[in-house]
Amino acid sequence: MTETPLAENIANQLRRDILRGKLRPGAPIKERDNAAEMGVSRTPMREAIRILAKEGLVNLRPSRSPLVAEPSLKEVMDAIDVLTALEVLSGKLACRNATEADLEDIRSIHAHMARIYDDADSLDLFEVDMSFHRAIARASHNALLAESHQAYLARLWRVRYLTASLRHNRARVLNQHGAILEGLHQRDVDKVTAGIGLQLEGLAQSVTQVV
Amino acid sequence: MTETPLAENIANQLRRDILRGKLRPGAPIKERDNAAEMGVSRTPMREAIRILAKEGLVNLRPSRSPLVAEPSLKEVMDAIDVLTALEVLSGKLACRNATEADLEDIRSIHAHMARIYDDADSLDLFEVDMSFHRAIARASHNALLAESHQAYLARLWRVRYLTASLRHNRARVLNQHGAILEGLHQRDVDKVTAGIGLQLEGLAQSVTQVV
DNA sequence: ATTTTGTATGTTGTATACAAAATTAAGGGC
DNA sequence: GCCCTTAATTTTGTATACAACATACAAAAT
Repeated sequence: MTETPLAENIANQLRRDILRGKLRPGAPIKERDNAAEMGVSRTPMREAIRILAKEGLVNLRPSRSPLVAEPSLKEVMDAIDVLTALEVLSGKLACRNATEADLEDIRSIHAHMARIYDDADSLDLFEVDMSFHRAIARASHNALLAESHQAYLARLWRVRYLTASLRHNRARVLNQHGAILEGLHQRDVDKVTAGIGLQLEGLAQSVTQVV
Repeated sequence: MTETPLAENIANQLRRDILRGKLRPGAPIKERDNAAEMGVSRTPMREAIRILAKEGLVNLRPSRSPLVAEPSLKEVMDAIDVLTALEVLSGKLACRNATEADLEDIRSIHAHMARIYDDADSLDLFEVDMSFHRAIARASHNALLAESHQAYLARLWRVRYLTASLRHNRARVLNQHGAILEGLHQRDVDKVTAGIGLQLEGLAQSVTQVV
């Protein structure tokens, strides 16, 4: 999993540029230009692009410039299906394996989110929401699962970001987080998985409105 | 997803070498040596190694030689958990989305396996078994799911290969394939997911014996 | 006018050269 | 003999140079 640091940094930068919309979906990423712009050579830039390609944020075409991915509605829905399966599994395993420290971690994220939820800008709130879900995946104590889960979260970053600005979703999300947290505390698998399912169903619904 | 052809070829070659045991788990992969051996330069070899790293067959360490992965028992079990979730989802979706052609495809693979199952060598049989499961994932008509599923299958290739030689497993596997196929035909989600669950439980059990 | 082909340009693919880091080996002190 | 320090070697990280391929445009032929 560890990568060479420079390529990793470039990948992080590129990822931000893509997700924040500086690089638009469908736009070509020219190695030389982008490398020059960041003051590095093509080699690490190539590696960075490959990293993002594996994450699904970039599409590679042989001998042609890679393109920023523009997922179709179906692709987004498909990704949500997979993410749901992964997160439900996370929830199940977390009920079994989560330590008290894990729960405390999740709880504090939830508290933080509740504290800022009505006046934070959507980006900040969104970051916190992401970390809540990642914390659950971590609490499964299955590193592979956490990694795959995170990959799908990243893939859905952009649509999630777009839907996060739908203000009426906020209260619902927060309530569901509370229910999930409660379920984890009681080690109640059904409650947790139900909460996760509902939440991602909500995401799917929001997506159809935004796209 | 498309990669530059040379790197892809090298990755395929390397993957075979790893899975067949020519490159032992824990062994370092030196870019220069391996590249020279295959008659290519370091650059595409590096890319190939990165590809395998994303598949989990190779572990990258900054500024040190990459190592052929040697997954612990826990890691294998974790991977099986995730694979199960992905394959169960595949089964569910396949019940809904599989076309008649998809089912025919799966059926013919099953028939082929039944035909060769008592005298084929374990490697051939194993390849067929893999393709059966991949066909189910494809029948879900969720490309991302199929891709992730395949990635986890690849990650488990080696242990699966080792357990495939346990001859007493063969009949059980074949029967379960039959049950899954029947369930798909009847669009019976419970039957399919139960079959898949059983099968992968069996794998988990075999693994504990082999490792 | 349309299609085809040739050429020019730009971009990726591969190889190699150089720099930095890590490993190994050697040497000196205890 | 053992350990620490240090030099030599090996190996990866990065940059750059060159080759192959693709695209765009222009000119010529149908």
